Amino acid sequence: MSQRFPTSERLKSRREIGRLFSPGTGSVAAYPVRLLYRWAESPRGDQACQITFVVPKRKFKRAVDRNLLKRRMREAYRLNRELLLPQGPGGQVPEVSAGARPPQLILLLMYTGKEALPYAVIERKVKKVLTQLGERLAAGG
RNA sequence: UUGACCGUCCACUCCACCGCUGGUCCACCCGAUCCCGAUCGGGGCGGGCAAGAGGAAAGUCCGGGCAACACAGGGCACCACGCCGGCUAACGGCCGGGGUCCCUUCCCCCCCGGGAAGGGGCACGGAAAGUGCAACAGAAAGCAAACCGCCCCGACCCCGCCCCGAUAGCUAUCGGGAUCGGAAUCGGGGUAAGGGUGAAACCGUGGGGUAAGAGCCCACGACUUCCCGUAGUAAUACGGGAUGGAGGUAAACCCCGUGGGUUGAAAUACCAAACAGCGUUCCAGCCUUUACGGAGGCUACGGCCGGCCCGGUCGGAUACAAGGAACGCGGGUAGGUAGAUAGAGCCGUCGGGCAACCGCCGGCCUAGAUAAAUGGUGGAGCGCCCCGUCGAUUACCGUCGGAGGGGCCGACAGAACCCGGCUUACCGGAACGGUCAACUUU
RNA sequence: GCCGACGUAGCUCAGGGGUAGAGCACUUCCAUGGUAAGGAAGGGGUCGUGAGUUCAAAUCUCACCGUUGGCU
Repeated sequence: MSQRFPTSERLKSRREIGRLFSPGTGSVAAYPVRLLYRWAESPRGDQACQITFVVPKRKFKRAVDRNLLKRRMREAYRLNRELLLPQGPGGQVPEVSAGARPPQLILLLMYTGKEALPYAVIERKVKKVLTQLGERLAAGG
């Protein structure tokens, strides 16, 4: 599948991001990352999935460090999306019945570690998290 | 030549693949308009092209632009700034000059004191407008006062000297007297030299003067304020004259001068789904008749009976009512657009200026994101650190050089409306210019 | 992005130019058969860091560092 990662697959609504931090959100964690997921309330675009990346300012005070970690997480997601979306980002999320409006999955990938880890470690953990979420959705979660 | 400092420039480099952001060109899809292939618009996707973080993007400490609101003028209050001149859009910034303090070196033989050169610091208006403050120590902390001391006067008493008288033999003792000298105590006064505290004690040295002393007077020197002259745009410096005796603190209140309206892009302007609200219109058609306003009928349809259908009944293009659709309205949410990237812009030649900087001409377009774009992987090189090894040198430590291995080694750090500064962080490198020092050669 | 506030003993806070304090906590002693309460004594401080003003700075000024609050 394509390894492109256009802006339309990024989660940009402040409202949806805020909802991700309220009750009812599922999460999968593998240190040093944690993946929050939820169904979108008002989907934007026709992508099956939108994602955003978060690094807390409390743990990384320099903007350079936060940018670097977000880039590493974003790169890991870009290269390993098919673990979660085997049919590609434009298709349907598996095991979801087709309604009038297909539901949209919104994701938030948070960096919970205290130190900046190299890309290889982050990619391994992101793979793990995406695999777990894919299994959970396939089981009807 | 070497070293130190300052200014200027750079901010690991290259290749391949996969990606990101805005722009532009091409192709396809979608929508609108004219109308049957064109125009316009926006979006998606694919491809091509060139571009894509900083010197501090940081802290948000100053100054502006820009925007909204407020505003007749003036004053008070509050805040900021403060040697002089210049630069600038402006500044608390920069440049040049002055003053002052500190450091280094040298000189006046040494000390003291002073001078010269170089470097560095300075929120450097006013303490002679007023109010306040100064712990402890000290006599006293601010304009005069007086603890010790010094000096004068008085009282009291003692001693010495002197005189007289008495007693014992001139000497000695006792009594009396009083000028003088001395000592202690008390009282009154003068003094500000000395004490010795303190961060700080009323100009320093010498002389005169005096009861003792004192800028009380004089000489020299230092200083304050004012005036004059010379140099300078000025701050100021030098010289002369007058004036005096005046401590510190204004990053204490304050006085003087200058400046400041307030709030900040989350400012502001525009477009505008959905839901809800309000308003208007419509919710068929057909037949007959007509004075063209209507009237009657059929049907669609609706209400009621009924679990539902059939059926019955009522109403019938209008209705008790409810709903729907279209259009419009205001507010303006989600969202979007502008603000927002061509500017106090950058580069270069020349010219002006000691410089900051300015001017002419020529050339260039150089990030515009919005949960927020520069990343990932692989390879090569460069630099740094560590490891052991080989060689050169050396008495050793070590230094230099070669090949090799290993480094979650590659400074500080990420634009968020834009500029000018300041401050703070920082591995290093390039070559040029300047200043200073040392050495060598001529 | 913008605008404020705060930093003093282990904790909570006073002190706003003149020898760093209070309450709680801690240590020792008294008292009790013992503990708590009570009483007495004591220890404990780079006053966030660095400069500057001043004779003198926790205090005034400036610059940094950290914590925290507000504005959509």
